[in-house]
Amino acid sequence: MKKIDENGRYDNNEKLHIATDCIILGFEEQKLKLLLFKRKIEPMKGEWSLIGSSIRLNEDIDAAAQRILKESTGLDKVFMQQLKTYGKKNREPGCRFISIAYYALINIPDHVMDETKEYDARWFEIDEVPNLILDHDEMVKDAFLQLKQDARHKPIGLKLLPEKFTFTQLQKLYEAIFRTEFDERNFRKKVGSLKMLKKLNEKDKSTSRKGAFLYKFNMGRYEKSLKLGHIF
Amino acid sequence: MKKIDENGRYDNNEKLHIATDCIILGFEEQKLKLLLFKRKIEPMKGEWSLIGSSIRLNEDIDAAAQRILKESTGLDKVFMQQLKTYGKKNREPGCRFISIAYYALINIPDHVMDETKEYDARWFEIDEVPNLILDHDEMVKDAFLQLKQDARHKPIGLKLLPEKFTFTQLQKLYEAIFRTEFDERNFRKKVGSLKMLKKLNEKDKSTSRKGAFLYKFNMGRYEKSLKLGHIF
DNA sequence: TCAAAAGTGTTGCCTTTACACCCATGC
DNA sequence: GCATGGGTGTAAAGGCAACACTTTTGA
Repeated sequence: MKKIDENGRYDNNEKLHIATDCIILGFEEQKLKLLLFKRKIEPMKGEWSLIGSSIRLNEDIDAAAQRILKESTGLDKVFMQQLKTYGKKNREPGCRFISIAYYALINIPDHVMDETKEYDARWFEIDEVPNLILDHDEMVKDAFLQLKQDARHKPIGLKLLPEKFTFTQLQKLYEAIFRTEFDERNFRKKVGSLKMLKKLNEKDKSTSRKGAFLYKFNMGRYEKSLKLGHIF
Repeated sequence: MKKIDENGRYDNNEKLHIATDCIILGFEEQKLKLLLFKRKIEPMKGEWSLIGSSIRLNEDIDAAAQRILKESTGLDKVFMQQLKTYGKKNREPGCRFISIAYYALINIPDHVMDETKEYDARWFEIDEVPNLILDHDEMVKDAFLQLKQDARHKPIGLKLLPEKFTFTQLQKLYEAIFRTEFDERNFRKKVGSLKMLKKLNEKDKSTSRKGAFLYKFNMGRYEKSLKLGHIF
């Protein structure tokens, strides 16, 4: 039976390996996208997969995820959060690998990611994500569920939108995450009432002749008091 | 620097170990409780801690958690869910250990747990939980947060309550989880409207002369349609 | 007959939903 | 002057929060 060592090469150690995999989600052109990589090693070389690597002996697991992200994309100091650990005994053929999955959120146009070229990486719209190797499909599915969950009470727009954004962009982001459409008037009214946005005296004229006001996040305001209605 | 091997004994391997720890939460006498164990090995022998153990090479991580739970308490086929993985490089002194934490939910009176005697284990009410070793305090804190989260949309009562229960018991459970009190009339109205309970033709007369009707869970009904109000 | 827990309704307020038209501008 | 996306208000319905008294029955 084939084995893979800590650097991803073949090896015969009968041991338990541990790695992290990164689910990199981005927002661009009003669409949620996932960054995938062409696998560089056998088995399954050339197939689409998440990027991952073994954890080093003297490295925090969070740091390992950040390191892998940086090595493969150049992204640094980007929002990243532990998702879940995948550890079925046969999840990786020929070798026992436990993988701690992390997910990252970025606004795609904000970042230059030259490193992705050498990795043969590509952004996929969420409806066009191909089949992935191993249990990576499950990881991606879980990441989208988690994103929906986080979107309810955390300012994920801070990570996925540019610093200044229009109301329309914000709405498209939430529509992409929840895969639905919202009434524009109700959306503006609701978001407005949360007082989490600061209106700027600038307009983005790139999408209309009239121009749309730009907003920034204001923070705070993400906790609600404990009422029955918020529980069930 | 001292090392600990996969069986928890001292050892000099310079390697990365992986374990699971179990946060065992129970409900009894209208109180949420946590099962803690007196640590049997050095260092920190005799201090209160969660129960945990290394993961075996050919064992799913979920199975490892179930095994550890069974070995230490006798609990079998009990609800258990992955919580989070803890992997700071210095979380365990003298040895690199990554721990995948799981949390279990049980109705305490439903279970006989003889094995806990040989482990020197005790249930603690949530307000009386002592300081724990390593980062176990953090794990417990995270477990309670997760429980709150789960209580919003999952029928956790199924795990924490007996099969048949009274409205009062259900309310006390939610009050314990959310650490607050609810108006009794509003609680009955709200829970009633969810249609997740089936009223039985039996009464529990153990807590009042009048007797309280018993209920069972009906399942389903835990998903809500996607409206703005459910998002923010 | 009384103590102790079980059980029940109404009202005001606020939030959510549904729905359609005018505005500003560059071309 | 017209096409394009930006921006706005109102009414009806439903959900939530606040609030106090009656019922049952065993001792």
